[in-house]
Amino acid sequence: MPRPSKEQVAENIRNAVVRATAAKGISGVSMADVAKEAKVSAGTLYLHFDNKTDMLQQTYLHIKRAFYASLTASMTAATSAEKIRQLWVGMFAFVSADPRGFLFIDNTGAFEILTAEQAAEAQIMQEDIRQILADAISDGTLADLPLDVVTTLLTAPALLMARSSVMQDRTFSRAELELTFDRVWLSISASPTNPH
Amino acid sequence: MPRPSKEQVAENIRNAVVRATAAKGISGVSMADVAKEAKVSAGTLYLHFDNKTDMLQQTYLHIKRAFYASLTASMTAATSAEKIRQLWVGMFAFVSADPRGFLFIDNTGAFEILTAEQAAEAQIMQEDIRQILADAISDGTLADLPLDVVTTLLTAPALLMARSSVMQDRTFSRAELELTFDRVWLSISASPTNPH
DNA sequence: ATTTGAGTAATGAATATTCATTATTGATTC
DNA sequence: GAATCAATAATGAATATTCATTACTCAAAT
Repeated sequence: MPRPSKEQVAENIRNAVVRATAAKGISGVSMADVAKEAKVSAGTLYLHFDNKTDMLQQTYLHIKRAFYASLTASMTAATSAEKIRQLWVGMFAFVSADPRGFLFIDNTGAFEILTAEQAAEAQIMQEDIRQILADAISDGTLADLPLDVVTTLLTAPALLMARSSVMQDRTFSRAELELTFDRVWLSISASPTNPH
Repeated sequence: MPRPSKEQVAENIRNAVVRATAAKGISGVSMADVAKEAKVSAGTLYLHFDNKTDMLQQTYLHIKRAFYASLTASMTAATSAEKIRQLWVGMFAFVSADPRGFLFIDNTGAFEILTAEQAAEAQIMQEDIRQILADAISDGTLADLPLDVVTTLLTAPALLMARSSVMQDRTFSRAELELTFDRVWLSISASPTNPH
């Protein structure tokens, strides 16, 4: 049986970081916690990451990039309404595939663990999404709300669903996602009609 | 009973560094070794030094400065011969007072533990002494020997005596020092007569 | 004289990290 | 196929460092 590849080991560790951090918190998690969760020795963590901070940073960035990729996976839409719908679909695809990862980046975002360079990268990803929402407000698709409010309304259900996924090990049907999106759409659209 | 002053604690630690390093070597000594020798906790070491390297550096520099001060304590001599004699007296005063410290700086000198800035300071101290010896060669007091040879001839007895002091817990009489200096003087002077 | 409380220092358990040793894999040789 | 060996990765004991807690001192208040 061949050894797991270096990337497989790294992924195992990243998943362990996410799980251990969920249990202990970003401030409370130790290298020993992660090593135990990953079923490797603590010394092995240092073969993959420079130090504890690097491990947390790289894990965050890896998941953030995957999240962003999911959000923008097929951004082929022409109208703002359809773009926002695709964002929503992409977001929930990610939440379904990696609810723990989603919670990790959400919880970790409030802590300043990133270097300036890394923070700039995360900011650029964020700006793309905000631009789509800002355009939708400008062109009259969305109601004239502050961007942060719109973001909250779109994201909050994802957060709740991710938590349900993890705590109760449940998944959401396509119908549930559609219904939820419809209700959210009512809350953010300039003219509250069904987007499809 | 008042607490020992911060300087007293620092000195205790420095002495412990010297003793522990004599036993384990500069590469082999650990913080736990030093803490045990000093009869303090390992955490206490970090109240006085930034880290292990800093502790070694500061200890080295402290002893080196004391050594230099001893060498140049009363540099009032007019002639080169008398200057060299005063160096010798100062060196042995130091060896008598702190044989372990002398061995520590001698042993540690070969390891590159100093920062560039600290090394420059040590170099300046060294240069002063070398200048006195170079002057003595120039003015015909000393034989025309390479400086390093002169330094070795002057220093080697001190090294041996420091070792005897520590290993056999013995001290050297003034007569022994005088006799030794007379023999060394014969080996380095331009005209081998007694300097006094 | 006694008590109180603030400030400082020391501790040692916990945590981060290192590194000599061990384990494993795959390529090569027989 | 078995044996050997070099390269690589993982281990876990040892070591460096941190930090919450405890201990201690001394000045001020009573």
